Amino acid sequence: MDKFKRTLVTTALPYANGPVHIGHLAGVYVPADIYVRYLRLKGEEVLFIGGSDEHGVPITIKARKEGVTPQDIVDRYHGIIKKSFEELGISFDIYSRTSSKIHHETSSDFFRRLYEKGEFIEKTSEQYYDPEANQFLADRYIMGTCPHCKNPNAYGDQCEACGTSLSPLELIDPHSTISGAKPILKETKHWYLPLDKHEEWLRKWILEEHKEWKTNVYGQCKSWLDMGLQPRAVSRDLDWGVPVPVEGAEGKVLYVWFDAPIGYISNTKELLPNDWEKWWKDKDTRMLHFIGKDNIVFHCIVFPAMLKAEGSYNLPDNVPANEFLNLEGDKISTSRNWAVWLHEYLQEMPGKQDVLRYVLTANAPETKDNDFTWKDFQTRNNSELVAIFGNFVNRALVLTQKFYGGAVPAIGELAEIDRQTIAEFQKVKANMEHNLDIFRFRDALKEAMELARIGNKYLADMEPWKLIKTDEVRTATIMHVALQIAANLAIAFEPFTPFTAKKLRNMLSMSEIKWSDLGRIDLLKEGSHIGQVELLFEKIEDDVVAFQINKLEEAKKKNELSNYKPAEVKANVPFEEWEKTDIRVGTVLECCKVPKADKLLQFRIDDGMGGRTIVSGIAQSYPEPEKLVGRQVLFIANFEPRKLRGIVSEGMILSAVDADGKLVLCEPSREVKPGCTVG
RNA sequence: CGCGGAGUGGAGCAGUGGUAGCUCGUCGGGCUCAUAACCCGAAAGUCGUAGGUUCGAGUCCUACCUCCGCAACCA
Repeated sequence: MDKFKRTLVTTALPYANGPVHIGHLAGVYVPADIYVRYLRLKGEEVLFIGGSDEHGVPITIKARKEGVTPQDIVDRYHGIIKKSFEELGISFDIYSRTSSKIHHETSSDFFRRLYEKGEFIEKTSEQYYDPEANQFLADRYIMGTCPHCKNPNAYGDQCEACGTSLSPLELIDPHSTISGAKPILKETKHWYLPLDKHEEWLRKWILEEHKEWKTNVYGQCKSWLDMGLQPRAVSRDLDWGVPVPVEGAEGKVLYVWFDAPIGYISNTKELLPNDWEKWWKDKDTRMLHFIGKDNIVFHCIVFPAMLKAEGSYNLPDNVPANEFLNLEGDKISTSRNWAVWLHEYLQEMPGKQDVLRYVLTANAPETKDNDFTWKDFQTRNNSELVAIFGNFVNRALVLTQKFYGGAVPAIGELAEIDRQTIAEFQKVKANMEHNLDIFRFRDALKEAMELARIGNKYLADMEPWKLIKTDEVRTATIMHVALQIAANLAIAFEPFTPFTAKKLRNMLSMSEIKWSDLGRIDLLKEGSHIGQVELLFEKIEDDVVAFQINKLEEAKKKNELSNYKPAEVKANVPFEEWEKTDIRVGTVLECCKVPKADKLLQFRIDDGMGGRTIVSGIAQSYPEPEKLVGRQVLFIANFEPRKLRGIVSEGMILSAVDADGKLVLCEPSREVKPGCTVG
């Protein structure tokens, strides 16, 4: 690290189609902020870049759904995100956005330079085009019937009913979700970044020269490189984004993955119009990308390939990526509204920024996916922040007020036990540095906490409240040492809990702090006065936590209901057509899971005609298939037999699809003879 | 055989071939300055299962079992 003069830290650009939640924070922004604050405390030159990613198809879909413009959407969420980051103390030097003028210019220039250097290849392909709306259709804008499960509402990229991924060309009866028109195939030209040409140096650069990268990062890169890299389209047919700056590219924009990382560059430029290049091109600058695991490939392979193709930029020195944070046992999901939103947290838990920062760091998903629960949040606040950290500081300061009217007492001769205690807390600095330097913030935080534990033990062992009655000189020394430990806490916790650290500094009347002061025992001068003593943290009661848990469950329910709307009624069918379908009642004789298939159940049905086997994709709604034995079901009796997972299925069992996607078997309201017709 | 993770005391998590660890919880004791907080001690693990490599395996290899994520916007 000594070979670098300065550090550029970037954080993944949050996508501006929703607010930021605790998963984003734990994975990216809190660790990055800790690291940056640490470097600043050490007096190092550091630049911390963030911004919103505001292009791409999902934003246009959301805008269309709400009947507003994409710009309206990104303005709204950019505002919310920026404000909530500020309030949480994420200390960006700049937080900008990709819809800015300077970003459009920068990414445009970047594309043109690669274009002129011949770094792209051009390919023409056939894609669906909406003749009424006069535009090419992104996969998500096309719906049709799934060729596998016949779900009529499958998207162009995937069928949500059966889970298979699709190409728009596979859909039966495709239609545009914009106009409803039947799309036509039309030729379109796009530019591709030939990643395969970059494979060789990428292999060497990552696999040989960066073995120190975190194992999850290194492993995923290796897996991609071993599979072989493919050219990747850098443009799309869309009207929202940075226009492709080439003649004949009307109606095309840069693909969002191409323009988003350039946002790091644009934002640096915006902040430092005359000085930005040293942060990106000077070999003395170290670049770090803080991201989540879903972004590993882009930041380790794709973006470096772009930078290398351009020619004048540095490559990242490290890409510390975290895994994911789950919430109360379930994965966080924007669409299911299963999340703790930062802007709501800040409103509902005023003054508790540091509690969230602490909990997310103490339980950060550094090596594997971890779980956030409100119960754990409460425990960590009450048993660690309040009981260990807050309590130690409070004890030391209250005793100082009582004994000395708030003035730091004189230090006398140190006893052996004092020296031992001091030696022990002086180890904290080296331990913290070791962990911070390799991005292990969880362990670094634990070390910082160790300082408060040492302080508590010191007070318990020394018992100054007893000793004051017999030995005032000795008591003064003990309290002096205890106060120095408190002062050290103010430095050690600055990267993690900056609001609390500041409060503590104020109480101790400390002015400037430096990382290099950590471990010193002369941070507070004899006779200097401590300010008003207040509690650093407050207990969180059960009802606060219960409120949050309840809120989560409510939101989930509400979301399921509000999102539900009955599927569109299909085109009318003449009676003769309908009549061809033969629906019967059958009694379940046997039912079991199909091995190696998540969704399939195998039924043996008494159909009154000797029985038949039917395979049905309802396993996820009926986890205990044996309980279905004896129940009656409706089934289509005259489907062509079909092989599913090697089992011949002679028909289809009818189920209703509930709002939450759960399948519910249809059953006659009283038992009837197996084989009865339904009509 | 789609791809990738993960299985470690009651809970949540570390663990880098060399004596199984941390936080919380539980139990016992101490203290009473402190937000019923703090300090000391104890119990609690055949490290998913079965093989293998090794002087030595939680760690490396093989097979299997279980759970999760991804392949859909989303860190």
